[in-house]
Amino acid sequence: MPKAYEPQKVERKWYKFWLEKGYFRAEIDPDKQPFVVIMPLPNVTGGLHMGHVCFLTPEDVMTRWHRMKGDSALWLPGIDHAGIAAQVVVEQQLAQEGTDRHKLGRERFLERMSKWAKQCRQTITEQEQRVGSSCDWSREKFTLDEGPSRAVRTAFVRLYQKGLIYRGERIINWCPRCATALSDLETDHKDIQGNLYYVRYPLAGTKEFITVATTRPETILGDTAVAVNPKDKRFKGVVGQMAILPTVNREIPVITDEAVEPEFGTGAVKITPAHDPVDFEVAQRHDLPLVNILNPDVTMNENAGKYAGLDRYKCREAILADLKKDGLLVKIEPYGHSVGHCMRCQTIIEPTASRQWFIKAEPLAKPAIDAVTSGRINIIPERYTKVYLNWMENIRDWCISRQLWWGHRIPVWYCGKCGELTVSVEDVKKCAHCGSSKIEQDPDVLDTWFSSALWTHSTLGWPDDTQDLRYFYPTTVMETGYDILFFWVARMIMMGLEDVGDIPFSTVYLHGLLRDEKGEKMSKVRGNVLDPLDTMDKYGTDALRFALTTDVSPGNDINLTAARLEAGRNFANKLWNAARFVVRSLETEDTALEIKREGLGVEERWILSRLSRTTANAVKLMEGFQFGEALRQLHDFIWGEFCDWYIEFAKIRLSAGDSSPLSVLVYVLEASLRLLHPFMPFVTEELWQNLKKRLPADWQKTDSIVIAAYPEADEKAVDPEAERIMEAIIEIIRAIRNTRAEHKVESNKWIEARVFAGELNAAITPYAPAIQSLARAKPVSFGKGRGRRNLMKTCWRWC
RNA sequence: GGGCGGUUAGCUCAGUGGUUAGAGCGCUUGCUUCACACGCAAGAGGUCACAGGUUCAAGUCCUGUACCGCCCA
Repeated sequence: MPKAYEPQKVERKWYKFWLEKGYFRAEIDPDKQPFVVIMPLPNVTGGLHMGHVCFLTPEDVMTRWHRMKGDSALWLPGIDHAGIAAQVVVEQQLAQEGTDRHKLGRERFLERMSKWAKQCRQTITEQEQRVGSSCDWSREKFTLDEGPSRAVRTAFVRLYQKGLIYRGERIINWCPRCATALSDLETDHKDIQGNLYYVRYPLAGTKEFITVATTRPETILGDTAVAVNPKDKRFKGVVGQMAILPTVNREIPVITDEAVEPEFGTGAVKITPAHDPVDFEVAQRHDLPLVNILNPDVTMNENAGKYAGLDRYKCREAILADLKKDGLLVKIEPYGHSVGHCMRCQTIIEPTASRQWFIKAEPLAKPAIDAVTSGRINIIPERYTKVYLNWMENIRDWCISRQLWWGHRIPVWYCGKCGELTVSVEDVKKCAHCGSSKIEQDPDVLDTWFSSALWTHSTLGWPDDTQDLRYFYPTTVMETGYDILFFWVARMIMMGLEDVGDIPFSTVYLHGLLRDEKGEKMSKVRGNVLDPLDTMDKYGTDALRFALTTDVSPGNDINLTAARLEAGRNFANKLWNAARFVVRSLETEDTALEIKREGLGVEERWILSRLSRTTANAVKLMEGFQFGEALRQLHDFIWGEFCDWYIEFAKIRLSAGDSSPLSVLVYVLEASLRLLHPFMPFVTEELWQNLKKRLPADWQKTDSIVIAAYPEADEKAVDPEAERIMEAIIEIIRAIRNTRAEHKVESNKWIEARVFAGELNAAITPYAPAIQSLARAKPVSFGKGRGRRNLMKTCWRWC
């Protein structure tokens, strides 16, 4: 065995071995408990980044642990076509080539997208395997695969037939750069320092004015009313009159509506129903017309009269100039307000009335709320339960149509003859209503999260009644970042309940987001991303996994630092060398591996007791999803107790030709490897196999640590007496070493030690040789003392 | 505006009412000790943000304050 662990030399070998043996393939076995994790699907927008490793690690830990426990463990990997995000990437590639998707045409563009997706898919899979992910690759799915696509269409048609999907003109978030509608979740609200413009609208047939305040003066062109609060006495005489829209001279009524806040501006507000969600609702209540003033590229359209063709902000300037000229601009105040930005490209979105497809969310939310409040679904950390419920209880309809090409085409055909819609799972050639073949499919695609919402059941075969679906659904744990609680988790709960009639998973485990040394979110823009492949090359995969697990708690953000990666690498190396020591000690011995309970030394009883307690703790922590704390305890046990003390004690007897510690060394090491395997799969497999080679054939029955049983705590091994004695011995050794250090005794010098251990004297006396050896104290003698307090009293003198 | 989280050693963070609050890194001192310098040994370093309260017992539970961050509107 080399002196240091060399991860590069073993990782690929073992992953290949595991794949060949088929350990990751989940079997349907009625005698076993299924344990199922559906992987959060990486996007086909490039390769893996550290954020992916952030979820791959805990998911692999859980899956490997349950596999070792004997469950039928399924970790199902998937890849997301990632609609808008992926389309943007390829469009950028095209731009570099001097072309664009319109020049290519829809068909050729989609071919290009598919090629790119295939390439990404392969890269992503390879990288996931580098991390050691024990996924069932035979079940891997891509959202645009035939199965998931059919699930998408089936779900759409069913919801449509139930009246839960509708097409309608509503205010949506329009991203002018992406040229598509977005859902509310896909917009970021940012506070922007803008202006509040006070504008006078003349009142028809009078010399009076009503002054309104607005942050977007260009939308004057789309006003269809002026509104005041019904309780606002200031406008009593004005209500019911007609106001004349400046610059376009259109007459609009002055109305009252509860939605108007009297404190805002002058108390009178302009109503632009086609470009503001609140105004839209006001318009609905008062039956006001919609006047859309924008083209899809946010230039002004024909409704803008003389401003038609201007960009939205150019138009703003032009209107302000005209208002000023006409003396209608009363004043301008600086005003901070919140403005929606496209999450993808940060362009300011334009709220616009548009005809889109929507999911009526409230009926779906009700059972989804119940699933969590009833405890059938448990969210970890618990505080996110409230966040989830708050969102669900205030849910709004979900705009699902996107003006993109890459995605699931909306399964709706419009008839050119009778005007009816045909909504169908299968492609259709004729109108279902009049039989005309003059039909055209809706050009739009679905929000990428629509297919994601079905992921827990579409991957298992739904809408078919498959064996997988019956055995593996509901899945066990949904592990993902808290940033997609609404995007994904909430919608999976709604759709799982709707489609399958049962919850999609019983536990939601939310991990934190990755940050760098300075605590900043890792992102390409910031340039602070750590490439997982480089990191694994440098420190080893197990080190990376260690760094992403230890000292991490659920829901809290993770700072990944070089120091932590080094700690992981060092720990793997420590383990390697402990094993190296044990293996080397075995070389000449034919070891009997049965540990006889009688006649064990105190140090053996102690380490076995500590192993038992550590095992119990680790298992309990893992059951509570406390992987960071579990790994920390394993680390501390292996390093601080097994290596620092037990191995050192064992050396004394081994070097004296007594091979009796060997069986315990092997036993504790082997158990430690298994305890650690879910966290650090590569180094543990390598060492376990190394150990296996040197031990009798019947020692461990399995061919790999992957399918070896996870250790269980041996309650009979718990030995408080041995722990007490060992602690005392350790304390004595430390006290002597401390004294040596304080007095700067050279390391090759011996000192005499006199120990006062009170009632423990008798128990400790046999360990005088060990104390001698480990503290370099000779002779060690024992004095009469009273109880533990005198334990530390150690006399010394030069020898 | 509403909600949530954080504030613990020089730094980054664990700590799920119970001895003397821990780890990694960094720091000081000493070690070519026959597994490991990716190491060994010995140390220094804390008003657990602040103010009240509950409890036999509070870093941990409650109330409030300050600062930092996040989410929603």
